[in-house]
Amino acid sequence: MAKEIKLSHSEENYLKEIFHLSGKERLKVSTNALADKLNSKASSITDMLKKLSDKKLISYKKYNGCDLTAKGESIAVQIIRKHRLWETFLVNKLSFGWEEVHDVAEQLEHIKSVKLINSLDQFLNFPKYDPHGDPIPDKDGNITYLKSKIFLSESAIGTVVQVVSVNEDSLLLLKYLDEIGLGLGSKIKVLERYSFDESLKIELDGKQKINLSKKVSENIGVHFIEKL
Amino acid sequence: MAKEIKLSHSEENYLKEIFHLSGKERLKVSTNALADKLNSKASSITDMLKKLSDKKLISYKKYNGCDLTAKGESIAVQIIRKHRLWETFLVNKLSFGWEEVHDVAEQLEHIKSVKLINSLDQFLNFPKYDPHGDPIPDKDGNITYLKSKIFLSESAIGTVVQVVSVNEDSLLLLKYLDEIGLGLGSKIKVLERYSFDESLKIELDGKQKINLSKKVSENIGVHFIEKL
DNA sequence: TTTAATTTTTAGGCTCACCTAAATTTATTT
DNA sequence: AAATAAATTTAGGTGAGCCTAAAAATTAAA
Repeated sequence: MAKEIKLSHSEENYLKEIFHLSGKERLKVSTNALADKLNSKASSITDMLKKLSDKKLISYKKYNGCDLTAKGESIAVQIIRKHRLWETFLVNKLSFGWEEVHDVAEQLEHIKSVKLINSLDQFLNFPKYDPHGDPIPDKDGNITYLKSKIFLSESAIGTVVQVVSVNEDSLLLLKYLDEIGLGLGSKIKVLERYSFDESLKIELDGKQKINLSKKVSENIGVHFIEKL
Repeated sequence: MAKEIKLSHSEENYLKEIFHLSGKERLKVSTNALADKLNSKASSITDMLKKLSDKKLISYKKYNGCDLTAKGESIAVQIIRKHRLWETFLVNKLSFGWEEVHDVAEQLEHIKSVKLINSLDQFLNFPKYDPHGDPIPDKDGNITYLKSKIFLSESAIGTVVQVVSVNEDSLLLLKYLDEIGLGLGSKIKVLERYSFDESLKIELDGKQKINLSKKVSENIGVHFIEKL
């Protein structure tokens, strides 16, 4: 049986953030990048990186960034699983809006009980994606990424795409998207890209034409649907 | 609107425990009693009592025990509300056994979100009692105690009583009760009390006759039903 | 390639929530 | 009421996880 590892909330948050920052390409994560995301100072990060390294959850060499070991990664993935299952619970069962769930899920993801999370998974009918379109890792940590997902910011002019995910990190972004009526499943025709600021002109669900800043469009995941 | 008060898990645990120990009679709670329940040393308790007193959550005079202020009590009750709602969720929705829920609920009770707990309450259909028969405080902190509840240990010989609550603190007790088939709603005929150790001979649901130690019988809440 | 800017680490401190050991107060016996 | 026991508090210390300020390593620019 798997060794029981008890980590603090803080340690778990580090692992999760390293996982996210290192991306699908499993790049090394820098101290400053972590400090940024975790809202703390670089010196604090260094402290914790040493500790996590001692525990063999990351590999870390001074001045050279860090990345997760197999053990660290599997823990990170379990935390992400919990986060996304709880978000799904909040939206599907307790009627939260997708913009309200992040903060609560950040707390719930640290609850320690394997039985709880697997029962919740079952209760929710083994959902594959969370309310923001992100994949939910299964019990064994397998993640089925949306294969052909790209960001709206990368979509070619003249194509029609469909929204499959939205970065959940920013409350303000989610509220804004709600306001303009853009959500998972929305169909977007990419009309024009202004090279000055890389903002986009789009047509949303065959109705309104709107402009989206780069900052917005690079947080929206889409699937290609058709060429105009 | 109510002032937002952010307490640590530890502070919340102290308030909750003071509430429980002080009982319906709102007695003063001693340092040692707290040390016992919270598995820490008396000196640690003193430290924390000072802090809670500074925050006006308890009243505390040296060498004289403590009790909750109105503010402290209302926070304690909200934590108990959360604890019991989560237990109800685990049993009713995720099919946990009543002996499995305590530890998980101890974690869940510290999740901070008013919206979450009120939505959960609604989702569960505003339950009045938790899986152990304890009353769930409502949104405003009102608790409707089971009026005529006494403990099995106090029941007169020759009466028939019905189980309405079981102390949830001990995993071993709950497992034992499961084993002998004693649960909420069980009907018990009190046959004899042995003065040597105050153990009881009972008849359970008109079937088996068993002996229960005082330690067991004083953790079982019952209603009087009829005189033999 | 030497200087300047940036990133990261070290050194030393802080608070929280705990601890042990010793001192003090209160309660109980005799 | 004095002596003893028990309960409680004080004093001083610990590790976790953060901080600031200064030093060191790396990277970028002149």
